[in-house]
Amino acid sequence: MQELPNVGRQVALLGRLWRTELDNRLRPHGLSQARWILLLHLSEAASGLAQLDLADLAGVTGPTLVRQIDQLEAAGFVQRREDENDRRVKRVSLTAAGRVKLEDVDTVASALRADMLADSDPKDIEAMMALLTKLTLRIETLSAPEAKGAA
Amino acid sequence: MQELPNVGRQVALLGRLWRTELDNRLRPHGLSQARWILLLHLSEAASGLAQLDLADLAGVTGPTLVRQIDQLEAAGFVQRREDENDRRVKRVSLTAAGRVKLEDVDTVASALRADMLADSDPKDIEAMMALLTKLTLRIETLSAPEAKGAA
DNA sequence: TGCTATTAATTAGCACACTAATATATAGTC
DNA sequence: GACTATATATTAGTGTGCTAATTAATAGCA
Repeated sequence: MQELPNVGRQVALLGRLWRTELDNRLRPHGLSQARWILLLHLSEAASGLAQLDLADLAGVTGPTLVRQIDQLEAAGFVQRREDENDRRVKRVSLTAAGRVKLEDVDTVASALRADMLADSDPKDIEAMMALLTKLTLRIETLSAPEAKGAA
Repeated sequence: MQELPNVGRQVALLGRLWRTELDNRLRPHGLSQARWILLLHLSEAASGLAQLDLADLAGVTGPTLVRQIDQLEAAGFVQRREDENDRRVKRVSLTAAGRVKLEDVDTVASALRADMLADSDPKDIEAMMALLTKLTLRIETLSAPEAKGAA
């Protein structure tokens, strides 16, 4: 027994602080962390994304995504189009206005990132990111609907 | 310009996954991550804590704490007592039932921790914790009401 | 003493995450 | 083709964070 540190708690706390701070900085721009991250993923996607694919990228559930897209669509930053081949799926993509907005706001997120990481060693940061990513994958498998293999 | 990694996003994501998983595991016990962490801090405190002090320890705001304490009090796990010297403050402390409950669920939180960290190097984990703590302090100063010194 | 500022707890209201349940469409199988 | 599975988006409802505003008590100072 080696007394593992309470990593989860520290991560959850920092994540919340980061989110709150970014929300505060984005508020004057009419965005939030949750909606900004969606615009970001959409801008990186080649073409329109199915909603569940976007939810996966952003790490949220379907229902959570639906309402964010509702708001982004109402604000004119994204649009929903019906998929031609599968009438269940709707493809979401950035509008021109959304693209402009994203560029506008990009500096805000970058500034916070720079503020937060200012006096930390890039090598340490990289090492932390690697472990964070590993733990993320691990906990995703923990909570995933257990694969067919068992039982 | 060195392309800083999006640490905040990764941290926020992992924190959310950890919280959700722990909530799921605690649910059968009638607790949540938010309420468990409060019991934990109360158990570590020598005597009753003022609510704002407890909020600080848990990293939440006053209003957030109030409702959690309401629920914990209703469940019989904690009690509020009026401070003798300052009639504004209420001191919160664990009840006997709360102490029992905390011991009961302690294994749940530990198990998740072990599951998550199972195949990671303790040295890497320690290094990550150190940096996470550093970044937490840093972002707290960023969002803190700026000290009187300036202006 | 009386006025102002601060502090602790609370209430009100909002944002965003989750799970569970529903409607519609597709896929697989007899 | 009809029946059952599964998949996508959605709605409904809950939990837990936040900020802003309110109430009551204390502290500091003229």
